[in-house]
Formats: sequence, C-alpha cells, structure tokens
Amino acid sequence: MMISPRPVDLTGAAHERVYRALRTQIMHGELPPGESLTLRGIGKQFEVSMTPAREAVRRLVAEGALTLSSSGRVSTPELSNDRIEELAALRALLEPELATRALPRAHLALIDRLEAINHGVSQMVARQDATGYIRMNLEFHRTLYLRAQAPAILAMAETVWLQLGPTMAALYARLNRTEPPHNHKLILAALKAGDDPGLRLAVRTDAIQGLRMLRN
Amino acid sequence: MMISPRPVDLTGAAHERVYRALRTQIMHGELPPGESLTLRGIGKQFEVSMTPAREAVRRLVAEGALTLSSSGRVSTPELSNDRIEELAALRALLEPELATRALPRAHLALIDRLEAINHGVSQMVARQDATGYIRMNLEFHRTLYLRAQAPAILAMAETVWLQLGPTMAALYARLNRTEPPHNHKLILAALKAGDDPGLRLAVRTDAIQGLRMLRN
DNA sequence: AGGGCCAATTCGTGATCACATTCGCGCCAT
DNA sequence: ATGGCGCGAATGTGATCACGAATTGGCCCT
Repeated sequence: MMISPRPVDLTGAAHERVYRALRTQIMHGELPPGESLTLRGIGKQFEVSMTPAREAVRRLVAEGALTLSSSGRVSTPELSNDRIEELAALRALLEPELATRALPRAHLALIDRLEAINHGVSQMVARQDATGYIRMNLEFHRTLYLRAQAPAILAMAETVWLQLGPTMAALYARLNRTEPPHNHKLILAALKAGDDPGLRLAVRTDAIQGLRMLRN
Repeated sequence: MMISPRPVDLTGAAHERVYRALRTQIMHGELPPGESLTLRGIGKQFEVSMTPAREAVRRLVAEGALTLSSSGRVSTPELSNDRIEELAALRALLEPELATRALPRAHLALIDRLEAINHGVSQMVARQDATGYIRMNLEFHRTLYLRAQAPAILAMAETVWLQLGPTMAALYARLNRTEPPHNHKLILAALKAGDDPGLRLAVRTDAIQGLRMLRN
C-alpha cells in the first residue's frame, strides 16, 4: 500500500481509534457472544494494517472484553453461569460504593439529567431495542458514578460492564421485557431524599437483576 | 536476524513470556514508581524484537500496571494520594468477599500452608526485604483467595495489587517496619474458628493498613 | 449416505523497515 | 553563570513480509 496520506492524529493513534470502536461495540452488546474476529478482518474494517488491530485486540483481551483461544484466535466471550454470577457480584460490590460516593455531590442538575436519561431508557424498552437499552442504561449509571470522583473504581465497574456486554444483549433480546426500569426510579428517589442506605440497596438490586434473567 | 531456531512454545508465545516477566516484576515492586521503559530496551532484555514487547506493554497498560504518556512513552505509575486511597478501598471491597467465599472451603491443609507462608512473611520482615515481603504477602492472600473459586473477582484483586506494586515497594522501603504481620494471625485465627465476620474484618484491616503508611 | 482424511486457505506471530515526533544534551548568546 | 535554542539520537507507530500452525471445505473411501 504505502499511501499513508494520514500523518498523525495526536490523540487519535490508529490503534486507539480501533480500540475505542471495538470497545463501544462490545460494551453496547452489538456483537453476539462467541463472535469470532480476525486481525486482518478488523484491519480491513478500519482501513489499517494488522498492527494497530493487534494492539487494540490485545488491550481488549486484557480487559476481559475478548477471549483468546489456545491458538490465538479471538472471539467475544461466552460466559458460564458461574462467571455471570461473579460479574453480577462485582457489580453489587462496586456500584453501591460508587453511588455512596456520588450521593453528597449529587445536586439537582445531575438528578434532572438522570431523569432525562431514564426517560430515554424507557423509550428503548418500549421500542424493544436491546442495544439502545444497554447504551442508555450504562449512560444512566455512568453519569451518576462520574460524580463519585473515583476513576479507579469506575474503571473497574466499566470493565465488568464490558465483560457482560455481549451476554447482556443476548439475554435482553431473548426475553422481550416491557417493564420500565423500576429500580432506576428508586435510585432517583433515594438521591432526592439523600437516603444513602436506600440508594445502596436500589443500586445493588438494579445491578443484580440482570442476574435473575439468567435463570432459565 | 532471521535465525528463528525457536519454532514455538505452544503456551509460550514470546509476548506472553515478556508479559509475565514484566507483570511479576511490577507486582513484586521490583521497579520503582516513575521508572520509564522503552520497547527496544524491553526487546533487548528478553531477546525479542519490538513487536512482542509492544504487545506485552499494551496489555500491562490496559491493566493499569503501566502508564502511557501523551507521546506514547511508558513508565511505572506514580500514584496520587487519591488514587492510593481508591485502590485501598477496592482491596477493602474485594478481598473480604473473596475471604468469605473461601471460608467454607478452607480445610486444615490450606491453613497449614498459609501458616507456612506467613512464616516466610515474617522472615522477609526481619530481613528488611521489601520485595520479598510483598511477594510473600501476595502469596498468602492469593493462596487463600484461590479457594474462593471466583476467578473473575480474584483477577480484579490482582489488578489492584499490580497497580499498587511499585508504590508499595517504595513505601515499605521508606519506613523500615519491624512488626510481624499481626493481621495475618487474625485472619488465620478467624479461619480456624470459622468466624466469617471476624475474617472479613481482619482481611479488610490488613488490606487497608497499607493506606495508613501513606500518611506522612 | 455418512464420516474421516488431506490439501488449500486462513490466521496469528514475530522481525524488520521507514517515518514523524519527541526527548536530551550541549552550545551560544546574554 | 544561566537560560533558551537547535540539532542529533532515541522512541513509538504503522506497514509489510515470511513462516508455521490451525481451520475449513471438499473429496474419497467405506
């Protein structure tokens, strides 16, 4: 090829761009569990060589977003029930902590924004849009947790979401739910009331209910 | 070069070997905070080209074991006080959970092994060997947590240890402690007694005490 | 008709190279 | 003596190639 008309984007290294795009796809559940990817395929999709694709994939494997077969092939993970339970337990551990830390900093403007996002969540539920639902749901949680000023803990929580992404989409698509997000309303009520125990419980319940859908 | 007399190790890809070696060095605190690494330097050290070195580094950056400057340079992280507090909070969240899960599976042989490891910890304290102390301390915790049968949670805990590695070594080296690990004895006592609340408290205290040494 | 075997294709791995950027160090001017 | 400037060395990035292993699909044998 050797065209290279693209000198550099300072923050936009090619591998970074590929990484972000794949990460978003995986976290939003746009890839089904067990989907297999190839370095050359990724490279062609993003118009780069294998090298940046390899680095992006390596990063995602390190985060648990992709699985590496013994021969080096990569695919989205197919989670066992035990692993799903573990990841749900991690959400139940991390997210109440983030909520508690965010609570004293949650002023009215934040709650308004959360309610707007929550409205979007309801729309996605009504529209039966699994990927849209996941995206809005994550935005709801992330918007709240960003106020916790705890980037290391938030990064851990996002890693868990990432690992759950493909499986969550498959689960949500399988059982077409019509319920609006009840727990989100509880979260908002507890935020308004400044009720920390209630907030922790609501967040914990919301995080764990994804696990209930596993019982089949 | 083009020698390549080394066909393949099935599990021993070069980048894997480099990754494991660097990871161990970082987790054991053999690299001081702020140490800068170069891809060519790593490659020369392990007798590989830049490619496997790059992949290993990319993985470690994704795990938070190394930091990436804006120009792509990598170095061991220099943690802020806030970040150390966050990581200590993560240990305080994750490790009691792992201990609780390990408790019903902790039979006598395991406790014996933990006591042997703990003896090794005391030796390292007496010897003022910071790296050796960290290594033994981690082995103590990992040996216990392996019984929890919770690989995802354990992986998260190890990621936290990894991020704390260089800083821990610097802290331990700075204040030469002579105390034997009191909290480890409490952990062992709670294990023997089957005392879950006591075990959780002892583990939590042990995890957090690394934070106390930050107050300077 | 079904299953196992072989070959062609596909794929990951690692090496090497070109290139732009960045870092570091010494020199010169003030 | 000191501070800024510039040039050379060093570094990360991405492309490409060679190679061996693994996968896949078709063909033949039973």
